[in-house]
Amino acid sequence: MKREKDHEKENRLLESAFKLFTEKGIKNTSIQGIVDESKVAKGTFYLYFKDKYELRDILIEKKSKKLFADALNELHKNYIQSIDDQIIFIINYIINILSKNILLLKFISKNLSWGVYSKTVNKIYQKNENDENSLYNLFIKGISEQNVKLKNPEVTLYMILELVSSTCFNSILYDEPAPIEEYKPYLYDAIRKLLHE
Amino acid sequence: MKREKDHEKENRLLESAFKLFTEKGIKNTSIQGIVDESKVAKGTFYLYFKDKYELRDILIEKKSKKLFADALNELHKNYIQSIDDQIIFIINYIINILSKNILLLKFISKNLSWGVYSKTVNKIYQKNENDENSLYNLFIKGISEQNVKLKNPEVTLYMILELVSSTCFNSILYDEPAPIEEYKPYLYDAIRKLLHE
DNA sequence: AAAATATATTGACTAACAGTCATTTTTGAT
DNA sequence: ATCAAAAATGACTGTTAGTCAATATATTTT
Repeated sequence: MKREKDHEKENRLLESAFKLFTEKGIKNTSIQGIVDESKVAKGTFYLYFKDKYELRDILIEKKSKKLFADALNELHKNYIQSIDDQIIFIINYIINILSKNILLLKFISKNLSWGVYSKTVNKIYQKNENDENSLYNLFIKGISEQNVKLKNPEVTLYMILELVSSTCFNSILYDEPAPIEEYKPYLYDAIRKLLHE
Repeated sequence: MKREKDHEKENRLLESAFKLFTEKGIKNTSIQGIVDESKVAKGTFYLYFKDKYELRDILIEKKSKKLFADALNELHKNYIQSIDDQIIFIINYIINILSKNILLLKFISKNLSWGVYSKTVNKIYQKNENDENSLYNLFIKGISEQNVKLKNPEVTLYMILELVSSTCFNSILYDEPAPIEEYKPYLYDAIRKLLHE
């Protein structure tokens, strides 16, 4: 039987690229630079990626997925009753991680376009996967089980996620519309408003 | 006296670039291609723009500003009393324009990153300019004059704008979270919730 | 365990491109 | 008409992306 592929070179390329992208930006990072850092040949790059931009998108997806997976994992260690509080717990967790990892935050916010973002969100959400514990199922189940009455829970959830991601980046990086610790209560307030008629 | 600079070549470069960007994407558009289309020399490009990406950002800002200016202009032709309805009027106007101009919408959504976006929003907003009729002043004045009581109107306004832009693009282009006409009532509902305690 | 086949990796090569700058053209003031 | 400042030019150079024939490694067959 064929040995399981270990993606060793592919992973080295991903991590070298992340290092260079965060250090000097995507525009100033050449593919030659990435393969040198990874100690592989130029041609190997093109076995795994179409170009620099596909690699960028894969990196953003990978790093974002990990953020949400960690948050979800942490949520399950705590017993939190209401769906409002569960959602806020996850958002709060991610804000704290990103605040401590500005390089990652800058990388995502500088390079993520809306086109790629919507695909990424769907993958994080895992809307169409039958994992009971996907972010999507957790929230939709929570909303339907609890005394939350919404005309369209799915749309509400979507709006909350979008509101959070588009405002928190600026709040952490540029203190707009307010420094993150000051902004948090307004944000959590808004989330509660959206979750109730 | 020196004749007013007419920016003729600069404008030709901007419009040629927009044409090529929307036709074949930024990655497949070369600077040589842009200057050929504009009938100017290569060097001229660098008199006006640092590189392809600065040109892209200027284009996005210009096109977005025009959208909001048109919307504001249209708003003033109507008498609309409440601030809720004014905000919804403007958003509705912009959604309608973008729905009819998918090329422009795709260009903005594919190429606008959060980093650039926050700067663009501030310029559209005109937060720090003393134009009575800037979007910012219109809303802040409206909110304070009417019976809208908000802990922090500025933050609320910011959240509304971010919520709208991040969700409408996907709704128009990909029917996510719902086709735009179906999504509109949920969005306007959310805006009203955010505007009231 | 040697040969045969399939798969992964290499890096020298080419065509395309970004960005520069010495030269030329245009403009507007005198 | 003369001149100086500003705008525009495009040939040139160094860099880079992406290709592909050649080579190395792994797997299967005999």
